[in-house]
Amino acid sequence: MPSTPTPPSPSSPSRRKDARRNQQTLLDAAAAVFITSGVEAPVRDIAARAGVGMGTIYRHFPTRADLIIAVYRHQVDACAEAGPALLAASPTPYTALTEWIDLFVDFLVTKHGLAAVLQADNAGFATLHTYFLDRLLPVCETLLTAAKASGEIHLAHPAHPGLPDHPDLPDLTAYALLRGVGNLCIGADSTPGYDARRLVTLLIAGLRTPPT
Amino acid sequence: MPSTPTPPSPSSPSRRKDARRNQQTLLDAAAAVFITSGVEAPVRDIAARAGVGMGTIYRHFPTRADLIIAVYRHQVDACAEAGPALLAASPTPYTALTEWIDLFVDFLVTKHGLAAVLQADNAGFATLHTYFLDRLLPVCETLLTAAKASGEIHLAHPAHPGLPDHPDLPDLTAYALLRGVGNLCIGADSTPGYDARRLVTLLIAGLRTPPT
Amino acid sequence: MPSTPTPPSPSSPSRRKDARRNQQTLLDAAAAVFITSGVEAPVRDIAARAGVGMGTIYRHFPTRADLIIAVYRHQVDACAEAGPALLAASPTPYTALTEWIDLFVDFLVTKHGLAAVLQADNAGFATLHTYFLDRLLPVCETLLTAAKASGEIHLAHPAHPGLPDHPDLPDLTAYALLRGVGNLCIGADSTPGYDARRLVTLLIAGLRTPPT
Amino acid sequence: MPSTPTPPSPSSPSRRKDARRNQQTLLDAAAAVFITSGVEAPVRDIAARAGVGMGTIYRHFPTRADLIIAVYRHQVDACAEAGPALLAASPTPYTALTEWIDLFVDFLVTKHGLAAVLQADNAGFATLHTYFLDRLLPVCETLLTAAKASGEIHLAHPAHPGLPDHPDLPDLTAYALLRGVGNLCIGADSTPGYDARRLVTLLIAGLRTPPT
DNA sequence: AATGAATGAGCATTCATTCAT
DNA sequence: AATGAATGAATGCTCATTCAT
Repeated sequence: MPSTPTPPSPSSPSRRKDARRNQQTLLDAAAAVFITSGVEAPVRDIAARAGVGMGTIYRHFPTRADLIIAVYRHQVDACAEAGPALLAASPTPYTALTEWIDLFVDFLVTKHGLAAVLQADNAGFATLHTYFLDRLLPVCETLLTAAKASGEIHLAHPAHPGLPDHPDLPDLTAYALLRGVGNLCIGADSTPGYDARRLVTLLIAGLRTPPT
Repeated sequence: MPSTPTPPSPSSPSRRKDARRNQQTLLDAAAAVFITSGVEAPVRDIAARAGVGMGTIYRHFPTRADLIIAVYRHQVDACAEAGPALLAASPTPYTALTEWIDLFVDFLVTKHGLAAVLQADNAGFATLHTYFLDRLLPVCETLLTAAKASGEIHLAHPAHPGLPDHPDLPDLTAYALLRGVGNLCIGADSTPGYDARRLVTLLIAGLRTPPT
Repeated sequence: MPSTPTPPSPSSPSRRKDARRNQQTLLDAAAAVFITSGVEAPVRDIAARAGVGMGTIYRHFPTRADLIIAVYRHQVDACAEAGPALLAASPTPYTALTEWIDLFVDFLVTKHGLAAVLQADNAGFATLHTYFLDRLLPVCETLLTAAKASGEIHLAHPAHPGLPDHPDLPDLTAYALLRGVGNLCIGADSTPGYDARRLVTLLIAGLRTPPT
Repeated sequence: MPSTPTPPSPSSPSRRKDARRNQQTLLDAAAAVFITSGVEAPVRDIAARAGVGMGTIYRHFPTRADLIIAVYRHQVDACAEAGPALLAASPTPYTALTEWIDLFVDFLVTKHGLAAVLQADNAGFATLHTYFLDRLLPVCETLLTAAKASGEIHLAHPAHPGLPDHPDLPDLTAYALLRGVGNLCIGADSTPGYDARRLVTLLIAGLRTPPT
């Protein structure tokens, strides 16, 4: 059921200039409301904030996921594009990985409730989920592979290093890692005393230890 | 609206034995429904399953959090008590820590939706949150301290190891660690391809690496 | 998805007397609103008229169809039960059929919009549709069969009597007849100059003519 | 809100030939959508199908009824004109009546949802209603009168033939008959097991029976 | 003239929570 | 003490219709 209408791009040269302006108003309002009330804020609230009718939101963004994507698209894209750049510029692949994950955390931690919604199995957010994966999974995979190739990290850690039976476990997938990092970011902005970034660092550091 | 009535304890020697039985029926029903529909299942469903009215549930457990706590109290307690035991029995504090965390993960992963609700900033779950922390935080602290004392782990990892300014960062708190582990468990039962335990292992492994 | 809760019967001796009274209030209000605004009136209106919350209606009648059925059950039942009685009391089966159909028309014509909704393929009214058919179809079949057996009517009329090829057409079904009568009643109460009953009489009279 | 602008006639020699073409495009699109989604299809769908804006439709056809009329005008006219022709060509007036009714049924049955909308007391369709009546009522009247004059049918059937008081009932009006036939056609295309034409035949056959 | 963006009333539906019985 | 009926706020979503561009 997702987005039959044209995928709205605030920068696309649509015919009406007021529509473009409106589009932007919408994105701004949504961004603001997302910060206050999280990405699950009622459509009505966003519409009110933007000073438009609800229908307008539905017109531009048939699904809540579409709206969220539109709001954060630039930042997700920037994050995705930073991957190769970091790989090229960093002294080692592992450093690049570290810094890229840090970028990802930066992004998630500042978006109230986004991390939480990314892991929800809620069908309505399927598009959002897909978008994130489509953009970031390949990047993460590349970095992971490079870091593994350079010998800096290991991806075959068993879940129970102590147990006797823990041989050839398949490599940790980029998906699992991204998901883990995402999970670690849940509630990061609203939980005093919880530093998601630090834990993520630890998680990545864990990749350095040789499999037991 | 926080629980004014006496926190109900199914094991307390209350006056009437049929009341205790009723209480137990409630807990059994709730446990069953939690498995099926998660801990956020409608009150009505739980009441129906128990064969009682909703009012009865509210009488015994004014808050959903109270109910959840009651349902899992034994297991949380067991987990808490396992801490010192493991510390005494394990070859090294780090091993104890590892195993204890594993116990915690075991617990969370098998409780549909519990991990998700633990991190929710939802006010209604404050009691639940508090209970977990009250019971598990001291244990985790002990294990962490012991493992640090034995020199097996480091707790002063900076969030940004690469950056020049990362000296005397305060030790990672038990709270942050517990929260992180909890977060990693979110969606573990409903997300194919996501192995929470493995990531937790990695996280703990990260503690072994010396601070950069 | 229809009616998981107990099929509400206003006369059933449910525990609470106020609930029974309320149930009746609901039925009265619904009946009144149905007359004014038709059976598709907004749930809110009915609730307002009854002086209760909308939830109360949903509790008693999960589906609009359930409500309609409850409102008219007695009358439908009466109509169904009249069939055999008429057959026994009338001089000939055809007379019985005529009178029974008349009863059916009586019923439909006085229920604003009911006839229209009966033919709607709207999924939400499936229960209603089924209820009518379950109750009335057998009765109609009996009467039809009896009248055919008595030689008073013919059920094998072709649609196009003039056309050369119109031999052994299957008998007109009770379903088709009931549906036709129902259709004829659509708008009967709101269309001045339209006398549904008279047309129904004509339709039934048509059964008397021998197949061409 | 009834159509203030000139009732658009696609065949009128309007100034610009492209405007006429546009008009036709609209009608074609509407016809197509009516078949798919019925005559109550969303305006937007029709506009989309025609490749024009919704405003254009509203400009040409202020009311949905206007659009429907325009779409089916030719066919309604053809039906109306067939009346006298049949009367002239058929062996008897009754035959003509039968065949004409058949034409009318043909028309309605193939127009998804049109029959249903014709009887709706919905104010918005008043124009449509009027148009049908204006065109077809005189024709029907002529046929009815002729068939009555020829002695083939009777129009003074009482609604309750059995009752003792059923003498000088006014003749059945052409309006009532047309309405009845229209009603019988409701749902004809979407109801398996319901043969509208057969019932209409029966209804007309009923006119042959002498008044009781 | 055409466009299609914006509007917002209107409706269904769910559930936590209260409280009369 | 238990029951479960009642409440109604909250929210999503659809379209007919208007009107600025």
